[in-house]
Amino acid sequence: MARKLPQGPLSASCPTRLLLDQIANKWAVLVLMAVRDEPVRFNELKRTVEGISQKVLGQTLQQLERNGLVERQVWSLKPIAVAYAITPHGRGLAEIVEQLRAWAVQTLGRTQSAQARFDARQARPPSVRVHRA
Amino acid sequence: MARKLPQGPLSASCPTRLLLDQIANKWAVLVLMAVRDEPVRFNELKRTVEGISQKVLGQTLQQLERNGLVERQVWSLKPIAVAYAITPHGRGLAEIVEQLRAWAVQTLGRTQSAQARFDARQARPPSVRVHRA
DNA sequence: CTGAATCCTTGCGGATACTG
DNA sequence: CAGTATCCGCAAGGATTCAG
Repeated sequence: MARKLPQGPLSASCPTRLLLDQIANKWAVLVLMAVRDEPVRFNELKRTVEGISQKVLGQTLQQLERNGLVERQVWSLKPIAVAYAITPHGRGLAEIVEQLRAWAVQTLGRTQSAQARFDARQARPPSVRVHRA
Repeated sequence: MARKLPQGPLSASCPTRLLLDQIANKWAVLVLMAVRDEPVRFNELKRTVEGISQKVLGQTLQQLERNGLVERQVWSLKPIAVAYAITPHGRGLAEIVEQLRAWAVQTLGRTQSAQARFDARQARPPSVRVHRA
């Protein structure tokens, strides 16, 4: 026997899938990295990440908090103040993401030349893909 | 002056953004890992990843090839045969992704308990997020 | 077998408005 | 300030068809 696995190798049961469902979107990663060094307030976070909407930021923070990657800290001041801090758990993930970032920087040139080569070979006329002709 | 930077810290100019635009979707990562060990044919890949549509698989492969992460190999047999192999460049990325996978496995229990705690605290009554409808 | 092209549905995510 | 709720456009992506 030995092959008890119901699905194929990369089915939903693979923990990689579970992980990817959590952090496979850039916003989650960016927010995680944004709170990596110190607790950050909501609006400051919104300004830092820059480009994220407040709705998505809220969703992302809830998701990150649910997964135990960030922690929500509340100070009941006159105007309520909330900050989000990375957890030890989240820090572990952030370190790996940091490696990804380092790799991206390090291989940036290679990536760009590969893209240029591919685009030239395919002779794509416009800069990018103009979905609708 | 001196602040020539148009945007903030995590703007689009950050290489992290460039990386995330490439691999922030689970399909790209899954396909990359699927071809990590050996060249894989198209339909075999479609079966391996399991859940991916042929359209998205094609798009993902083109994207990965464009970024120099995988290489397209063609054998002009009677019925055409094509296989996709990981490149040295892609292997570097795959190794980091492998760390992610290891981290996910290693911290799986912690993640689940964190989620359970969060869900209990929020007292989400019905089936929380039912991934599919 | 390996794709490209079309259609069409889903839901992500942006903008806006409202509450505490 | 810190969110939640609503509306809605648009693009990702699933199913299907056609081509090499």
